Amino acid sequence: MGSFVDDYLLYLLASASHDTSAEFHAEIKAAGLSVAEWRVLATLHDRNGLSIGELAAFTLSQQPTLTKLINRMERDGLVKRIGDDADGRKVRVAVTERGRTTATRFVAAARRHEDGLLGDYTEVEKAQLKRILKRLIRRAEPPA
Amino acid sequence: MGSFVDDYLLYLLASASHDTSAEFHAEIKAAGLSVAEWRVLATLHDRNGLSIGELAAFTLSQQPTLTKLINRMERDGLVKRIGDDADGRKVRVAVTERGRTTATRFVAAARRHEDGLLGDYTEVEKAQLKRILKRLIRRAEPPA
DNA sequence: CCAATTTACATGAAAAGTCATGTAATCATG
DNA sequence: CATGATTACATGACTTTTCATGTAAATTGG
Repeated sequence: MGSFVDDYLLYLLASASHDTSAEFHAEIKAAGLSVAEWRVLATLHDRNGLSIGELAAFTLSQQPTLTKLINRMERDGLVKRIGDDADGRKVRVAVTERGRTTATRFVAAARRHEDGLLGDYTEVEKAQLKRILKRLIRRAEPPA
Repeated sequence: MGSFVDDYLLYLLASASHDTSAEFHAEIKAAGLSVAEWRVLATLHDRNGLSIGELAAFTLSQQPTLTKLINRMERDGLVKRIGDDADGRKVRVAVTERGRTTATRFVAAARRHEDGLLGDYTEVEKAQLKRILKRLIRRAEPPA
C-alpha cells in the first residue's frame, strides 16, 4: 500500500499547495471572487499594468484563459485594458479603483491567513521553508 | 514592485508545484493522457479499489469531476467500476490490465523525472524537502 | 423497526479552460 | 524599406469542471 504517491515530490507539492490554500480560497469565494481573479488582483497589486502574457505567466495560466478572465473582470469593473504606447500588440491590464480596494483587502487577509498557517513555525523555519521553495522554482522554471 | 506575491507562501507553493510539474505533465500529455487521468492511475497504483470519494480526495478534485473522469477512463478501458459488497452506495474503482500497464509505465517515468529534477540535491536535502512539505500538509489538511 | 437524517455517487445546466487558429503589429534581413 | 518570420492577443469550437440537486443506500434515534 501507498508506496509511490505518498513520497512523490510532485504529489507532495500539489497536495501542500492544495491543502494550504483551501481555507483561504474558501474565504475568497465566499466574498464572490474566484481564485483566478484573486491571483490577477494579487499580481497587479505588486505589478500594476502587466501585459496579458505576463499576467498569464504570473498566474500560472494560459493566455486564452487569461484573456477571457480579463474580459470578465473588466465587465465586473475590477480591471481595465490599456493599450501599450510602445508596442501596439500588447495590452496592459490595470486595476480600477474598485479592483485596487479589493486587492488591498485580500492581500491583508492573505497575510493574516499565512501568519495563522505558520503559527507554529519559528522565523528561522519560515525563512527556510520559503528558501527551499524558491530553490525548487529556480531549478524548475523554464530557462526564462 | 513585487513585494507581496514574491514572498507569499501560497504563491510559492503553487508556483513550485506548477513549475516542477510542467515538464512531466508535458510528457504525459504527449502520450495522450491527461494530468487528471495520470493522477487517478498513480493513486490506484498504490491503492487499487478506492471508492470514488476517496479517489477525489487523493487526486485533489471534487466528486462530480471525478465521477465524470472515471466515466471517460472506463470508456477508454483504463479502469472499471466495482460495486462495494458491504456498502451499496460506494463504487470502487480498479485499474484494468491496460490501466495497470499504463500506470506502471508512468510511475517509472515519474521516478526518473523526480531524480532528474532533484539531481543537484543531496540525500539529506531531498529528505528535508519532503519532510517540510509533509509537515505543511499535516498542518493544513482538513482535520480528517 | 421505522421515520428522519446522512452519506455516496450521478446528473444536468452553466461556467471556465483548452487547443487550434486568426489578425494585427513588430522585427529581422537582404 | 519591403517581405517573410515572429510575437501578442483575440476568438471559436470543443472539453472539462463546477454548482446545485437528484436518487438510492446506510445510519441513527425514538
